[in-house]
Amino acid sequence: MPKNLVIVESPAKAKTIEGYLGKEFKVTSSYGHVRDLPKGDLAVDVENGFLPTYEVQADKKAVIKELKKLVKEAEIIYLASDDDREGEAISWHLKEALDLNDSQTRRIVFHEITKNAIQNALQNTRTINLDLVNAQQARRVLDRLVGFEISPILWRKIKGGLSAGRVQSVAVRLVVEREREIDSFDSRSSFKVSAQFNLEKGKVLVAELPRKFETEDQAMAFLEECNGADFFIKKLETKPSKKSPAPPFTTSTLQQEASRKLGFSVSQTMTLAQKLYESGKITYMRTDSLNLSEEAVSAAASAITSEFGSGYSQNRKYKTKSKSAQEAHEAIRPTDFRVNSAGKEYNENRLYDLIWKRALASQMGDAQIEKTIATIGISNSDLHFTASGEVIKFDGFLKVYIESTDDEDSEEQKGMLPPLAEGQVLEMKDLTSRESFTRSAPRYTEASLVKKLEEMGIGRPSTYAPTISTIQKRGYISKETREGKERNYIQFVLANGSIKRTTRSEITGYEKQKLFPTNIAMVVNDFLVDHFPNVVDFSFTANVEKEFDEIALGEKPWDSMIGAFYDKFHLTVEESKLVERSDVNKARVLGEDPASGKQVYARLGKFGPVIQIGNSDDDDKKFASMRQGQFVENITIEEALDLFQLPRNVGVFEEEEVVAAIGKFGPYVRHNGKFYSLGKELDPLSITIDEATELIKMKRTVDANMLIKAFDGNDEIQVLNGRYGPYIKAGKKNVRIPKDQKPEDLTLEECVDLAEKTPEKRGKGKRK
DNA sequence: CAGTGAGCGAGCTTCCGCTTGACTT
Repeated sequence: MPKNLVIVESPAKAKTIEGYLGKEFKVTSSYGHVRDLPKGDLAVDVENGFLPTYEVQADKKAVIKELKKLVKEAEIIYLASDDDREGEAISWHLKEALDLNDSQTRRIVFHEITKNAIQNALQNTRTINLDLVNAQQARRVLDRLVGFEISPILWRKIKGGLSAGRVQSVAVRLVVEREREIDSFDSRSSFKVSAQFNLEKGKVLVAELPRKFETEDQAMAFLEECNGADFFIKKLETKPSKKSPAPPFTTSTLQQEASRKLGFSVSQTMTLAQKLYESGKITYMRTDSLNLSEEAVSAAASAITSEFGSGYSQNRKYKTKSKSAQEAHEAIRPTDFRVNSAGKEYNENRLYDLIWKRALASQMGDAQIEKTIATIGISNSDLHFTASGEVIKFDGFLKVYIESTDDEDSEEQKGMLPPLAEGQVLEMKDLTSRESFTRSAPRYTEASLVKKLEEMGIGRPSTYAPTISTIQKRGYISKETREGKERNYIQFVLANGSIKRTTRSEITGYEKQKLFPTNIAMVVNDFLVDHFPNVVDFSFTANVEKEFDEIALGEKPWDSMIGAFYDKFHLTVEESKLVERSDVNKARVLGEDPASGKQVYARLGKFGPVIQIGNSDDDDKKFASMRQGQFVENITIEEALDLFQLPRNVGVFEEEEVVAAIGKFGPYVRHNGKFYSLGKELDPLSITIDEATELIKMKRTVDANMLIKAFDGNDEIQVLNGRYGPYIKAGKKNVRIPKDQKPEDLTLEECVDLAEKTPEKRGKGKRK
């Protein structure tokens, strides 16, 4: 019977550590926190030193029961939760919940799961640091007070079920402010010039003018200057440069790279990483640390040496720049560098590959690069073109890994320049001046929002993914892909002694999986910024973190820190309760409806953003829901009035009305109770009855192709070919055909029978 | 894939940070 019990936070970790220790040790886990403030109640006594009431969470009752049993059998209990604020609190809660006394309890910490580190930790036990525990209690109580005092105000003033908090409200604010920045962005155009010169053997040298022209006239004037000018290599320089590898992954950088390179959402990345961790392929995936254990560094070195040769190995240590990092774990790395595949699950493997490459590259040499820049003079202008190229002299870490960037303008890989000589005269092939436009800051992706939050020290590795999903669940933010719009640009081409001006078009503003705020988010954000500027201030977290640090050092009592915050905070809570609902969600007057002479309003209604024609006391007032992507704060009266043209009676086909409208899934026409989606080329506002009729007929033939079998006298039941194979359509029910039945042989009776045996769709069960 | 939008009022919602499965299709 082992006489030592070690309790860590994660079961996967427990399993590994148990392998390192002898028979005298039993290693088990607490599955994270075991006690917390109860869910349904503030549970903080604000009158009494902010005394919190904790309870064992419902899902941890069994864990505590099991732990109690193990404690009884053990002599010494090692509390081995993480070495950070939350970990210290977990140890303390465990000690309280398990009724441990000081003589049987030891606190141990380690920052990597290696045999050495664990054995070392067991030699260096200490007691629980209550100052650190108190810093955690301050953090916990502050978050509870902020969340549970502000959220109910939102329920009353705006809408039920809404929420506010130190982290999520800042995340929403960032997205709202970015959207407004984009809306008010004034795009300027300018003209850049590029040139092509003919070289020997049909080769072409591409060069760019380093400056841009602000106007069309200036660009034109420059091209005219160049017409007939002589071009020559004025200067040829080569410069050595180098590139260094990126550090190994933390949670947030993993989320960013997996998003850019693999297209994963942050929660998808975390689910896959969890699986890799549980199967022992990678180290812990919720970390802010860049450190690698000594064992890992030397394992990487030998893997690199055996794979690429010793010249590629370079021992590196990385230091985090983040002030908020707690570094309780290692960076994310493979547990065994010799393993370069994680098994057969496709996406797990892709993520593992990314982690493996990044960690390995972080211990490899710099890439040595030689840059060549050719400066090209123009006989009758002071300006000059430049052409640049790169030669990789030594690839170093580039052999395995190239980091991607968020920057959409990032330069593509440069090739080598062809052989050139100073003084060489160049023959101009053509010059192109193309209008380009300045771009606003981009909308956030899930991963770039995480990056921003991390930079501001807001949130923790374990909460990035849940925060992103919370703000979507609350209806503040939606992740959408939106089509771009066509935009014209001007282009001049100088070739063969003459300049041609053309107007061309390009698609701009295409957004893939980007975060858009909703109207609710804007109203909530403005309310919070107005009434709780302190809490949604971008540096609020950083400021309170400083105070938590002082508490952790024993320099400040936690209840007085919370007291000082709460006194002011609670006053603003009380003040904000006095604000009228109608002041929070103001209707915007767009103007007058030319048809009726009534006022047109935009506001957030009971069912979402709405346009209203006529005052509230008008019995004939009309409403129309706003469409996706339209905002109360900037919709124009033209756009608003357009909404009233739908639904629109298009005409009559087969004695039934054809109606055009825009639904949840886009524009459609409805006929005889059926919906027909409109293609991009058809507009519900202008579609004619002929076009609609054609569409209906066409969709019917598509349906006819899917039809396997129909029954005379019962048009409720059909056998069809679906996306997932043949199925029976019985009214609104779709029924799978059993494998042993041939769909074309089914009788009506068999179909009815199968349909009746199939239970009603239960839909998505509500989760607790 | 509708059009809806009054007012009353009961009873619900909510935070952040640690952990895994339990749910669906």
